[in-house]
Amino acid sequence: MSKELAKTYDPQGIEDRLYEKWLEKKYFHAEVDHSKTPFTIVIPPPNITGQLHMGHALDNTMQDILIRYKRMQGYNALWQPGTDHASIATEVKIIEKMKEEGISKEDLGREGFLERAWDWKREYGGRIISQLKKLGSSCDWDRERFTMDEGCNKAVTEVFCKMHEKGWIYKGSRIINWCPVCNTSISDAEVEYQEQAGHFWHIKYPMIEDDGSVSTTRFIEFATTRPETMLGDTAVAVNPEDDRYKDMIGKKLMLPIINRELPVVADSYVDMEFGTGVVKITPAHDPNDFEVGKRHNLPEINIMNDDATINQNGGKFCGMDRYEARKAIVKELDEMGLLVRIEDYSHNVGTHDRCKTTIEPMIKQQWFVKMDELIKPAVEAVKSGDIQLIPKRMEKTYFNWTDNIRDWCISRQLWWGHRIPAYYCSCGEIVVSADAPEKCPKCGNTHLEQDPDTLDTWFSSALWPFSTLGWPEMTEDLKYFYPTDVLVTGYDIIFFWVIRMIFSGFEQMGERPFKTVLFHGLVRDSQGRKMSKSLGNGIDPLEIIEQYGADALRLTLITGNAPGNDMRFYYERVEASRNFANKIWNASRFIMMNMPEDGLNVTNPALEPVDKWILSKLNTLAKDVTDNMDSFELGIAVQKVYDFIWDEFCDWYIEMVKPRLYNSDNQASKDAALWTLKTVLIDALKLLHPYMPFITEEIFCTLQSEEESIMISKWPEYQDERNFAKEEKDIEIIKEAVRGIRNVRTEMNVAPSRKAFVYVVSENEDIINAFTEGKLFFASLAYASEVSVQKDKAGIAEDAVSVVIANATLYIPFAELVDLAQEIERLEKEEKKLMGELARVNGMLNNEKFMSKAPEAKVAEERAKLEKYTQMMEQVKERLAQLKK
RNA sequence: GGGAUCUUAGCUCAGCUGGGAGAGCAUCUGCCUUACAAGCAGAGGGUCACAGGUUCGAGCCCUGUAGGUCCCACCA
Repeated sequence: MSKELAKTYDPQGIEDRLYEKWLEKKYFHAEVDHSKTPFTIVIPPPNITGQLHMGHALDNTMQDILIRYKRMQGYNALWQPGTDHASIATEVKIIEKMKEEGISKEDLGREGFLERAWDWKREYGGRIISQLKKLGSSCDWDRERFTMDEGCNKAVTEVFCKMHEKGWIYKGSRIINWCPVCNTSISDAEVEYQEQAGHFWHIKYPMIEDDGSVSTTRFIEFATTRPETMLGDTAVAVNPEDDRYKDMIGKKLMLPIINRELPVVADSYVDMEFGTGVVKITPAHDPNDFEVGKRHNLPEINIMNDDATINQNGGKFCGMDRYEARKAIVKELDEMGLLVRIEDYSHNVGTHDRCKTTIEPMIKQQWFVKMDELIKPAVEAVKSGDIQLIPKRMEKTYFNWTDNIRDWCISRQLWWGHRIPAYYCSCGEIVVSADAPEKCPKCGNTHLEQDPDTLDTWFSSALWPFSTLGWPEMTEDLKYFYPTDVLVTGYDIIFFWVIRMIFSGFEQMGERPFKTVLFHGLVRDSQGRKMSKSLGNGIDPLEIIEQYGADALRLTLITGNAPGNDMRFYYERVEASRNFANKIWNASRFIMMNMPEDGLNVTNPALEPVDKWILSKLNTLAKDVTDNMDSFELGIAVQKVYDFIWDEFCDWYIEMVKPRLYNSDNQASKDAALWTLKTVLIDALKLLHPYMPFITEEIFCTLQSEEESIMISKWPEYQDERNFAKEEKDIEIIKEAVRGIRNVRTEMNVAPSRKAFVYVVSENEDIINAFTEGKLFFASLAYASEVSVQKDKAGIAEDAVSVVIANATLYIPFAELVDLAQEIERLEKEEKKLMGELARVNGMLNNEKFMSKAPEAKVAEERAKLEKYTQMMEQVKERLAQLKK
C-alpha cells in the first residue's frame, strides 16, 4: 500500500475536508449515556459581534485539546457551544452603523431597533462560529445555544423572579456609575480606573457669621478635582478630631455663585492629613459623599442630565457640558477672588471600560443583586478546593474581589438584552413576574407598564453552565452533564464572569458549576503590547491558518506557555510549528513508502533491541504526557511529544532501522522494523492529536483506513509489556558512541565519504553484547566501514583516534589524518572534564552530612556515577600515557 | 496605598513537590546522505537580577533591595 504523498505538508484543503468528515460522522455529538462517564466543557460564548482573534484562538485551542483528549480516553465528552448577545457591545455597534445611515435609536423606536438587532444577530452571529470551526474546535454544534434564545430567556426570568422573591434582587435609589455616552448605568466591574493628568483647584467658601451675613474675612479652604460638582454641594465636612476646625462644626458656609447655605459637618471619613483637611460634600455625584450625606441627612441635589450636561439645578450653567461648566465656574470663582490656586495633579479617573468615557456617579433608581449572602458558598468552594483555580495564584485575585464585594447593579438603560420582568402600576405598585400581569393586584388597574430597562449582559452569562443544559427544566442532559468539568478562560474576566457563574451555580443548582478553572493569559504582539484595533497590531488567526494551517497555529499557542501567563506572538514561532508538521508529514511519508504493496501483515514481530528501545521510550512518553495533561500542563505535555517525534523517533530510530529496510535478506527483521515504525508513529500521532488534530487525522487515515478516525481511537496507555529497561540502556550506549565518533569526525574535519574502521574495546560482557548487536548502526550513523568488537587492542594502530565512553573505548584509525598533538589536547580536555565531575561526586560522597541526611537513592546514584567516571578516567589516562610515550 | 507576578543563552520563553541548567529562533562550521534544506551532523553561548538566610545540597523555599508588567483601592 505504498502511497504517493506530497513532499511538503499542505494543510490547505485537507483541513476543511476532515472537518466536514468529522461533522458528518457526528463525532462531536454527545448524548446522555449512563454507561460512560461524562466530561463537559461549556464554551465561553463569544460575542455575536465578534471576529475571531488570538485570544479566542488560544482559549478554544485549550478547550479542544482537553475535550479531544478526554474523548479519546473514553469519556462521554461534551463541548457545549454558543454565542453571547453581548448587550452593550452589540447595541453600540448597531447604533454606529445606524449613524452612518443617519438613523438614531429613537427614530426606529424600541420595536424597530430590536428588529435590526435580530437581523444583525442573524447576519453576524454565525460568523464567529464558522471561524471556530476553522480552528478545528470539536464542539457539539447540534447543541449550539444563544444567551437570548428561548431557553436562556426563561432561565433569566426564572432567576430574576426567584431572587426577587427571596429579597436578593431589589430596586433602589443608589449612587451608580453612569456612562453619559452609552447612556446607561454600568456595574463596578465595568469601571476602569485610568491615571490622568488633571488639576487640583484650591477654592474657599466664605463663612456665614452669626448675624447671618456672609463673611468677607473668614473662609474655609479645600481642594477639588471636579469644581463643577460644587453646584451640587450640600455640605462641607471636616474630621471631628481636627482641632483646626472644631469650632466650625455646625456653622454655616455660603456656597458661592449659587448662594446656597451649607452646614459644616463632622465625619471621620475626612483625612486630616490630606490637603487642608476639608472636603466639600456632593452627595449626588460622588460615592463617598453619598455615604457622608446619608449619615448627616444631607439633601442630594442632582445637577446633571444623562448626557452629563448641567441641568436646571445648576442655575446659569444649565445646558453646559460638564467640562464647559468646569471652566466657567473656575473663571467665575477666580473673578470673585475665591480661587486660591491651581495645582497640577495626577489622579485616577473612573472610565467606562468599553468607550473610555469618564464615568459620572449619579443617584438613580436601579435594580441590584444583594451580594453578601450569595457570595458565601462561592468563597467557601474555592477555599475548600471544591473548585480549583489554575494557576493557584488566581485565588488571591478571586478573594480580593469577594472580600470587597458590593451589590451588583444589573439594570441597564439599553434595549438589546433581557428585559426586566417588572411591571409598574400608576398606583405605585411594582409586580415582578415571569408573565405580564393582567391587572394590578393592589388597585386592579389593567394597564401596567413593563420596566424599560434590560439586564447586564453578564446576568445571563452567569447562568450559562446550566441554562445551556436545559435549566430551569431538570432535563436528563442537565442531570448527566452538570456540573461541568473544566472552564477555560482568560484571567481578565474572572470578576465579570467566573465569580458570577460560581455563585449562580450554587444558588440555582445547589452545586458548583465546574470543578476546575483553567486560566490563560493574553496573546500579545511581538513587542509585548496588547493586540488592539487602535494600535493596528492585531494578528488575524484566520490569516495564520490560511498561511500555515490550523495545526501550526494551535501548536504555537500552546508550546512554551504556562497557565495564566501572557505570551508573545511571533511569526518565527508559527514557522517552527509548521516545520514540525512538515517533519511528521515526511516521517510518515517515509514509512508509507516502505510499506509493502499489500499491506503489512505481522502478528508477532521479531523485535530487535532498537525496536524495544523506541517502544519503551514511547511507553514512558504515553505515561508522562497523560500525567501532564491530567494536571493541565498542556505546554509541557506537547513539548514532550515534539521532542520524542523529532529527536528520538526521526533522528534516531528511523535512521537506525534504515539498513534493515533497505536490505531484504532478512524479511523478519524488516517486518519487525516496519511494524515498530507504524506502531510507534500511530501512538505518537494519537498523543499529538488533541494538539494537532488535522495532520494527525490525515496521516492516521492514510496509514490505517479512510473509514477510521484518530479522534475516536483509544488514547495510548502505559503497558508493562512495553517496558524494556535493558534495551533502553543498551541503545543509549550505542547513541553515546555514535555521538562520540561524529564529534571526532567533525573536529578532525573528516568528510563523510572517508569511511573508517571502528574498534570497540571493552572487557564488559554487556557492552560487548550491546555493540555486537548494534554494529550495523555505525555504518549509516557514523560512517564506519567496519566495526570490530573486541576485548583487547589487538591489531589497532597506535595512532588511532579514541573515544572514551563508560566501560569501553572506541578506536578509529584515520591513517594519515591524525595529528598527534591535537589528539592529546582533545584527550586532556576530556580528562579535565572528568576531573571536575569526580571532584563534585567525591565532594558529596565524602561529606558526612550528605551521607547521613541525603536519601539512600541519591547516595546510590552518586556512587554509580563515581564508579563510571573513575572507570572512564582510567581509560583516558591510559590512552594519554600511551600517546605521550 | 494594598496585592500579584516577572527578572534564566543574543531574542522569546519552559523548568512540576529543592538533588548535576533546557527548548525554539538567531549565530558559527560541515553536509543537496534515495522522508524532510521547512532538512541532517556538530559547535559556541548562562556567577539562573542583586544581597543575605534556611539546608548536606537552592534557578526552585524565606527575608530584603532594584527594575519591569498587571490587578485592586473613595484619599477629596
